[in-house]
Amino acid sequence: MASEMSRRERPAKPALSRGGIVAAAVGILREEGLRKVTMRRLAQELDTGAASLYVYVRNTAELHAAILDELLGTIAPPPSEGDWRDRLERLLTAYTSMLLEYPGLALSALVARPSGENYLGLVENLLALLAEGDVPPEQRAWGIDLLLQYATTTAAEHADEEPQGDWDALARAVRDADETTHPRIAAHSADLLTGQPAQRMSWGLRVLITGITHTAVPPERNPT
Amino acid sequence: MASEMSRRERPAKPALSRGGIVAAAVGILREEGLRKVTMRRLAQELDTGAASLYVYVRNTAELHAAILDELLGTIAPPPSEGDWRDRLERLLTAYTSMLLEYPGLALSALVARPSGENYLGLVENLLALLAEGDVPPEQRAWGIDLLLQYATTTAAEHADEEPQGDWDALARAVRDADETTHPRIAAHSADLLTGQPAQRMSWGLRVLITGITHTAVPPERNPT
DNA sequence: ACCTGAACACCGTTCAAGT
DNA sequence: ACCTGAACACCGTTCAAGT
Repeated sequence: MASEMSRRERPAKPALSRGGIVAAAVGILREEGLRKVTMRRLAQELDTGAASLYVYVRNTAELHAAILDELLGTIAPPPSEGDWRDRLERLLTAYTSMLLEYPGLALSALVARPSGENYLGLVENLLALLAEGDVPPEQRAWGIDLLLQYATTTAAEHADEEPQGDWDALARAVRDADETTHPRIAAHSADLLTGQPAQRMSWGLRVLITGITHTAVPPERNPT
Repeated sequence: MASEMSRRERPAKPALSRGGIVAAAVGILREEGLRKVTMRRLAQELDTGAASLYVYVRNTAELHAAILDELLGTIAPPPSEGDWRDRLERLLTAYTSMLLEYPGLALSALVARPSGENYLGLVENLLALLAEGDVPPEQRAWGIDLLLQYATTTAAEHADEEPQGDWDALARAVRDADETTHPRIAAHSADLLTGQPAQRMSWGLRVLITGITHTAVPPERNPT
């Protein structure tokens, strides 16, 4: 009986599967950041060799895309009451917050566009909100691209692992800007450096919503 | 004499310097993309060992930032005639085009904010253009951040080394969207997929300019 | 101060061989 | 079909030793 229990206590080698691989990858991502989600590290976690993973995943890029797709399923559903602008802002903020929880993920989200069910769901919700605001159809389609791009990039910028050095250098450069060679920077130095991330993001989203609402797309739109 | 010539034909080892290192890095970037700009590859090009480079450059991230700073100096100066909106659009498009010439650079530009002379010059020019459009000062400062972020991200998205797979998958998913579960996507599928990159970018910039012009920043802007 | 070789601790991906 | 070990061709960074 004891031996039967110990046989079952920890299944020594659960069979590999795409789902299991992605789940393990999310685990490493959460604990150690995307940079550590490597084929070798993942294989180690799954008690196998890196080569075995290639049965389920084409390459590292596809693995990262699968992770993103998975996590898109965890973002809170859009609120159903309130002004459409506020709800749009809240949905995109939830998306950005999710990306910020996983160091490094946002940067990969910028390149590896997902195409899974959860991504489509997000696009669907965004289109519905813009429709509610009576934004013309063509502007809705191009607009959500802009909104998602902005939300993703904002997360990517804040997801830098050690942003200290870069930012300090930039802040110093702006503060010390020569009044004669860079008069505008000198005059604006305060505003260039102020604003909490959340304030900036909220303003950015309102800028986009206003712009999308008021800017017509070109009449001839050739296919890509 | 022949021996003297051959001694001089190719200076076997020019002394290392930060400038020489960055110049060689730009060469590799241009030929082979940023991914190949590694300490080891660069050392090989300079006929030395990778360890020697650490005298002039703190790490790979700083090297990439230095490259970007350098290339910012090559973008065309802003045109001095025409509507301020058009000139703004042209300056930002020149910036994006420069990033697109160097595969991989845009992605690093998103994270490694430069702080060199050329970056400050670009910011100065952007501030001047928004001032010409009578955009209120606080909106100018926050606005250029949005504009640069958009121009950089747009380049990063198009700089993917093999975007084929991802994009095809997304296009298929959008076209095949189920009309009952994703009615908005089904209805908008044409507009979601059309538009040449240049058209989209131009529209995006106009959206931002319009939005920045019409959206006030919050009255209390706490420091970061 | 600058430069070097060697070492440490990693990578992605492929492939022949096994089951 | 799936899994494996080993190999190939790389990485960034540190450090003791030399000049």
